[in-house]
Amino acid sequence: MSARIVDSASARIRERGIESIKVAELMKSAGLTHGGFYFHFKSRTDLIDKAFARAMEGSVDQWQRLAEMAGPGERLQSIVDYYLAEQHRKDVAHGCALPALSAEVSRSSTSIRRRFSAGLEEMIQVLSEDMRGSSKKAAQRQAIAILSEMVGALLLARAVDRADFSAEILSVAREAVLGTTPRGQRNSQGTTKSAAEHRASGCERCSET
Amino acid sequence: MSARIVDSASARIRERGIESIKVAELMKSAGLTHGGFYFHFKSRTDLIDKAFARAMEGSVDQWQRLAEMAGPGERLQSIVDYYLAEQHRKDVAHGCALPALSAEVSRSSTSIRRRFSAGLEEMIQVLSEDMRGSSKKAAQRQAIAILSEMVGALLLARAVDRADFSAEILSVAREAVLGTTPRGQRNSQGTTKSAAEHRASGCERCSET
DNA sequence: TGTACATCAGTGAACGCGCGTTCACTGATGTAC
DNA sequence: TGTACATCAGTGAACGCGCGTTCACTGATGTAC
Repeated sequence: MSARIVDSASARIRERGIESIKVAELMKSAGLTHGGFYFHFKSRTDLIDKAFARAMEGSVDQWQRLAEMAGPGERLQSIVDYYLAEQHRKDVAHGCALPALSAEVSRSSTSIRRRFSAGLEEMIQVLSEDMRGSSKKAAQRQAIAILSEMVGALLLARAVDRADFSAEILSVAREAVLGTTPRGQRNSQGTTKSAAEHRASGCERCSET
Repeated sequence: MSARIVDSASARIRERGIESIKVAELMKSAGLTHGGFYFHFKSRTDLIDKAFARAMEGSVDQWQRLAEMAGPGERLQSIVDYYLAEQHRKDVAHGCALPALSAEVSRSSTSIRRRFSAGLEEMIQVLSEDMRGSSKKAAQRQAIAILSEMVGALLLARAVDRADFSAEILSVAREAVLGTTPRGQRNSQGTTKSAAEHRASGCERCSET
């Protein structure tokens, strides 16, 4: 039960921000009354720490799963396909913690910032294992550049108020990260485009909320 | 006086988030009592809209000033020197609204999202005028890629808990955006490095809060 | 197999505090005549 | 030049509500003997 509350809170903070956590509301959504909250957690801050940790864990795990599923040399492609997709843009609650929470992290407790940094370093590590750079350091730097591009693009794509603008930002970032890829001529799987991928590629005629 | 309150609020939301605005506290910091607030603004939300608008205006203006000060062909360099610097990383309150507020914008009112999008488009426009791309569209796409990289890098550099890690992220992003620039061999002005630039370039021996 | 007691996982009322908003009031400055 | 009145730019007390936290109490399940 305690794990269920943490899971629910970890989705909530990504979707609505760390300060959006309300004890009573959270307990109600778990089918409980608020009084019992303090049986599971020391305080609201204690829960927030755990929820944040879970959100970072989930993001790193997802990242590692994608890397492992793809063979070496295809990790970047696999991660980018997930990361810079309309699906991920829309599902903030279950998506990567980096674009959703970084700004708040920079004003949070040292325990949260420490956890954030550790998770970020793991992601860089996973990505850099796929880079053919002259040295390990060079590979890491390449990974940092790619990660920054992806985080920035997803962040902006989510904030913007028009779906075609969002799609264009994601499309540009995919191109920038994977190398020059003329739009509408290839896709990641070598298969036909799905409707979602079509929209994601920035077709101006298709505009939605 | 009303303008002073908006300025102060626009710095505050960048530094501590939109929801950090407290009517009484804000008025006190302007040397007034909270009762008079409603003489200047319809409501707290009204002030927030105006403070956000000011923050976006300020960011776009700064961007344009840097572009105009530099000659054509040197705009990118000029903007990057400002954007990806330790100074900008630290001074969130007077810095670009994009990394500070994008995550919150994505859950804000349509009026705020509209203003955000308009400002973002202006920035892309200014940057794209300096790109030598085959077409206007290509130049814009290049500008979007560069902006995403810069926003993502600054965001991560601020969230991380070690100064040397921050510096490395900024250094990597500068390199990625300006083309391959071996560290410690050149700087933007062709002059000797300042202490700030030295730190910014990621020297592991210099670590600070 | 039954009895007594402890622990677990809650319930729901109450408390206190922060904060947005309202409101009656005030002193200074402008305007009409 | 003086008088009356309106408007501006506030003050500070009070109200109401949301929300984190506390607390006395409860029923179910486990354990000792």
